[in-house]
Amino acid sequence: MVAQSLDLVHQHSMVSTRSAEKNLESKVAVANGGDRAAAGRKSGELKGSPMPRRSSARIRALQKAEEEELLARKKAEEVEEKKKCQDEVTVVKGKKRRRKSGGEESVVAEEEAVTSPKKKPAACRKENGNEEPENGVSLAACSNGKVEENGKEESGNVGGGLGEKSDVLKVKETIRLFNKHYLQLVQEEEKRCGKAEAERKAAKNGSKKASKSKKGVLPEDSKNTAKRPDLKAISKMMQNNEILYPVKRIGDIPGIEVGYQFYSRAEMVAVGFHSHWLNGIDFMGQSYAKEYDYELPIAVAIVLSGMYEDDLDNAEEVVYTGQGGHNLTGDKRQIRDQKLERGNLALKNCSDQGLPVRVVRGHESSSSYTGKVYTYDGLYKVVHHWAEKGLSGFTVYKFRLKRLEGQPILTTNQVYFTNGRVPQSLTEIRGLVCEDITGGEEDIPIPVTNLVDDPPIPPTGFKYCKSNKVAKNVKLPLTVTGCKCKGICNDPTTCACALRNGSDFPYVSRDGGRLVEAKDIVFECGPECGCGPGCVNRTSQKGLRYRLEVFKTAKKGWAVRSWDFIPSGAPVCEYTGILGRTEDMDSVLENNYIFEIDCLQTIKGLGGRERRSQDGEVPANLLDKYDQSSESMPEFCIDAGSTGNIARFINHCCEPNLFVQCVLSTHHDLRLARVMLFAADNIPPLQELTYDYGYALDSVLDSNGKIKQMPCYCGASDCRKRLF
DNA sequence: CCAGGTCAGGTGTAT
DNA sequence: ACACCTGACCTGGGA
Repeated sequence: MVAQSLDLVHQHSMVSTRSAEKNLESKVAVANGGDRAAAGRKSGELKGSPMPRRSSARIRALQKAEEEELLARKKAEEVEEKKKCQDEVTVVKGKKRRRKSGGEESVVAEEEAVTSPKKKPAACRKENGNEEPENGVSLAACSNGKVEENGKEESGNVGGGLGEKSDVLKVKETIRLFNKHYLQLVQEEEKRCGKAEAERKAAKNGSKKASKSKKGVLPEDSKNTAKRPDLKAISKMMQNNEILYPVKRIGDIPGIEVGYQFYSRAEMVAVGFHSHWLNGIDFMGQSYAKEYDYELPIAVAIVLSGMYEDDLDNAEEVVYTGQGGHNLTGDKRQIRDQKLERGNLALKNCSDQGLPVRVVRGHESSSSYTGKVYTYDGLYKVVHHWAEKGLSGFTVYKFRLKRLEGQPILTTNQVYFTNGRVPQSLTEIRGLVCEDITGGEEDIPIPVTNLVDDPPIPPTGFKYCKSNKVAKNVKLPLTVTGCKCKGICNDPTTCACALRNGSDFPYVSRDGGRLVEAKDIVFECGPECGCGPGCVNRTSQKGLRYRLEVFKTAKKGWAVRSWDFIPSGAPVCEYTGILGRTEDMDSVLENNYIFEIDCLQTIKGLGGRERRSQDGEVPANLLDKYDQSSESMPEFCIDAGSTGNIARFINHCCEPNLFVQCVLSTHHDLRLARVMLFAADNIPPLQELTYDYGYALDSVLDSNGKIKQMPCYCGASDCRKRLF
């Protein structure tokens, strides 16, 4: 019990004394108990205190984050929102809330119409947060986190005032939007290619085996390969007016701090940081003559990617080769003289007029889905320029750039981006206290490190279990019949499982399966399906894919990070434990590892989460079989207190990089859906993995009906300061 | 198997 | 009309 309560502490990111926390916890548990008693009496009518438990409220917070984002986007005046906070609190307590997805949802106009009456939480959060005193703390925590020991939070959000936070969030949202378009376009391409394949098969009628090898069919269809979904995604964003900063700017871009890492050139375009996905030099042409008095063109941003043979990079000082005369192929050769025009002229003008240029460095890196990372290294000034004969004997223009002073220090890490300090073997791991906490259950071992405690101790008091254990009084529904596909499912028009998902597979095959966007519910193929284990529609069933590590933090107890890059939409892990009845769980005081399966409530719009997909996505007959009582609150939950997997170590964060997704595969009972955690963003190695526990502020009441509060120390730049 | 080669791809800018 | 050079696939040489 003692060990367990120690474990508990980390889960809620608490910093104060343990005994205090423990007290708090028990009170909360009591509140839960009271609530449950009410429900147990014969629920349906939802009396007693409103639902304090974790999962039911989980995504509310995300919703708030998104709404805040929306708000910030539409209006700058957040301050006046404060007053409305009270109303929101009432709304929350009245338990009728809408949820926003784990971040995959776009911030589109129509969304606003739906949620606009409830845009207050943004301000609500601020007010409740009591910024002044706590902000300092969180900043400190934040920079601590940035020192990589705790896994860094987000390269771009180091310190900063209020306005800056929302800028960081804007950037984050824009990148998420980009990723969403990207995955949707990947899906389109995969579909198209699959169709082309099928047609070719049909054309060849009998000879199936021939079509299996790509070579045999290539000459016919050049469209066999996917076409730059990244470029398509930014085109789409331009059409939709979703580029964050569509007008070029001189100097820093709000929300992009020095050290910020882009994972592709297209991401820079999406943000408006660099408006070409191809050009090295982004400059303002004559069209900017009305706004600026400078001699145009002027350069605003350049990308150093080692493409030019004559480049020289000494970190603080760079010699950049102008554009032109390049043979445009992979061998990086100059084949012509460069001229003082376009980008070259723009850099010269910057030099003459003393204007700063944003510098981005491209690096080879395994920590990116493209194998490349682009780091913003700050503002530089062009101190000198000249023309000379380059290595290949042609005239090249050279620009000596010097980094402006007063900017964050360039670390070697940023200049020569490597995998951080990811250990290559067990012997390299510092503070190792357990080689594999899974005890061999998972395909990939999960080491545990502890550089905080003295002596270092591993986590105790639980048993690792990679899949759910079903409590005695819970009966899993019968296995449903599956699809008739053979081998792998690839035709969404015939695969029964795809049809349940709204006539599409929820996943793309790329990178071993990525969820295109957060959905109310994902139907995967199951044991009765005709397809094999390699089917993309079994993405969440394939076990761990990334090398995870449990590590001890100074303030938040245990935490989890990955040594590998995790692309957005990739499955990270399931949340497992004992699958039991919510009412039984509540009798276990102080158990803080309970995850309610609130999928049904979400879909019905009754719980804390907001709908993710459009109406009609979930087959109506699926919802019919549940009676009123099961709607009012989650009937089942997962208790990872004594038995669980890696997910039980993942901390809460108000600005998380994972989101929760319910998945059905063997049966179709929403109340017993599996709970999966997916990457909401592209996650670089060693960044702590977090998801939003989703308590709504002021939704937790103690036994006297008074609002309970618990501080949050996640350290995110827009932390709500309270877990509930 | 990996390194190097190949080529399509979309926008801004100048002609 | 064209420069811009990335990203992902393809190919061929080495292990």
